[in-house]
Amino acid sequence: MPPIDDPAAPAAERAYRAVKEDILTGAVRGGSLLSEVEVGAPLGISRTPVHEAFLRLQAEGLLELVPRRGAVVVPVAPGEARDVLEVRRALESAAVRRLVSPGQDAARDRLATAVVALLAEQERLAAAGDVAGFARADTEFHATIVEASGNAVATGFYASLGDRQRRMAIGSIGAHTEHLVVLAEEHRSMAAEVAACDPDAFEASLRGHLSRTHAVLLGGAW
Amino acid sequence: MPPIDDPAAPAAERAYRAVKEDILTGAVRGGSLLSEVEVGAPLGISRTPVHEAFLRLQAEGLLELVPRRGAVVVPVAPGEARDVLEVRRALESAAVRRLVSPGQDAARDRLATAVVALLAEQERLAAAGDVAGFARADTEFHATIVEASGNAVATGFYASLGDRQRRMAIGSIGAHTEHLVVLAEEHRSMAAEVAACDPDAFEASLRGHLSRTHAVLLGGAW
DNA sequence: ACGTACAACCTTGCATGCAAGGAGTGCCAG
DNA sequence: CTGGCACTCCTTGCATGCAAGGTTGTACGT
Repeated sequence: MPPIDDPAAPAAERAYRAVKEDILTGAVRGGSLLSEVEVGAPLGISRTPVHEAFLRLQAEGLLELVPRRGAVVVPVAPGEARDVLEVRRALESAAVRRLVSPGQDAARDRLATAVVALLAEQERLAAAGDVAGFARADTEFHATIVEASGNAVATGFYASLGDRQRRMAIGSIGAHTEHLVVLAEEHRSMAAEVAACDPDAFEASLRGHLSRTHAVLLGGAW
Repeated sequence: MPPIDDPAAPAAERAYRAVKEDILTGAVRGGSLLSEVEVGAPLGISRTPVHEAFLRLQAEGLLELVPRRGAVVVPVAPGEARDVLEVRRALESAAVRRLVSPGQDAARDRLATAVVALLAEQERLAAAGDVAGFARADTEFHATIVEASGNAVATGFYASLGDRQRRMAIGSIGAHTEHLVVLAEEHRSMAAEVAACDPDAFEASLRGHLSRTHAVLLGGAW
């Protein structure tokens, strides 16, 4: 996670991070119309780097640039949560299937080592009822699995999904803290299933786990 | 597929398409260093829109901008073909699993209607031995399945995979034309498996089919 | 009162100017 | 002949100027 406000970063990068942060945290609503000068002025940068930032965000699907009007923040689509969850499940299952394939013992070992610290951290956050912190740790846990598979394409896609999901979680933080420990336990189980080379069990666990994570962190029904 | 040379398109868009085309077709090699003026001059546009095009291509993973040096065309990574195939399989399987889920009859019907023309076209191209044309039709066939699922996130990712795959196919066009009819037959089988709501059969077919497609269109071993 | 036309403003798209930072080259000393 | 150094050129990063297009508000006519 890059620092949001890094004075040493180039102006275009600062504009990109600032606008993205505003969109992901919900500081600007879907449908809002952003102007380049309006964004650049508070940052003390001119229109050019802001324009470049808008282009990057358009490529990520967060903005839509309408010529000579401005940039509209694309609203989260109605079924987007389902879409994201479905793709997450597909990518993560595929990652585990590669991890349990022959010759991936080293990658599996590295993953097993990495998750030890992550699981401990999660259980701490769950016990403390830190929903926002747990959400971050949850994202990191799942991303670590995909990264461990060594599939660079999948890893890149998965990072983009994390952004989208973060955006969907707006306003639903703070509820159901009592369920966090359950999610943490499920993480531990799934890590064990990877270590045991049981992709079917992992996929079955993942299916329910993602639904429950969605319910707790994104405000759906348990 | 947008027209590559559209004089009415804005300069930034023209630069984007031109450079992307050059990268995807292999006109510029991986590792090449592109300069903004060098790209803009033949198109009669200045550095600014070219710079914007570079940023978009960097977001897509096709370029890497190194400050005050230029833009290097990122070479295709060693295991990229495998990575792309794996993600394609994951996304496409997930799409079919949604398509066969309850309440998706209308989407399945639309897909069935759409593939009729695609299959006929493919068989024509296969018979004619038009490898490049078949490659396009193949991409469209698979993309149509993902689109039919209605998962916008997956559809976007899948389009990006098509670009990457197109790039990997450089230089391998023209071989094994006799196998095209087999690939076309497999498409027909897989379409039938979707219509029959048999996702397991589809996934099994897809696994072998993608490997064979890779072999024929991308120059791997059959 | 309502519809229409005009005009002013605000927006981006692009070109250009300026400055900063490396990389490569040529020269000089040993 | 070789190693080190300074210089020059080429590159991008960003600001700004200008023009084109769209939207909105207003005033006028009916």
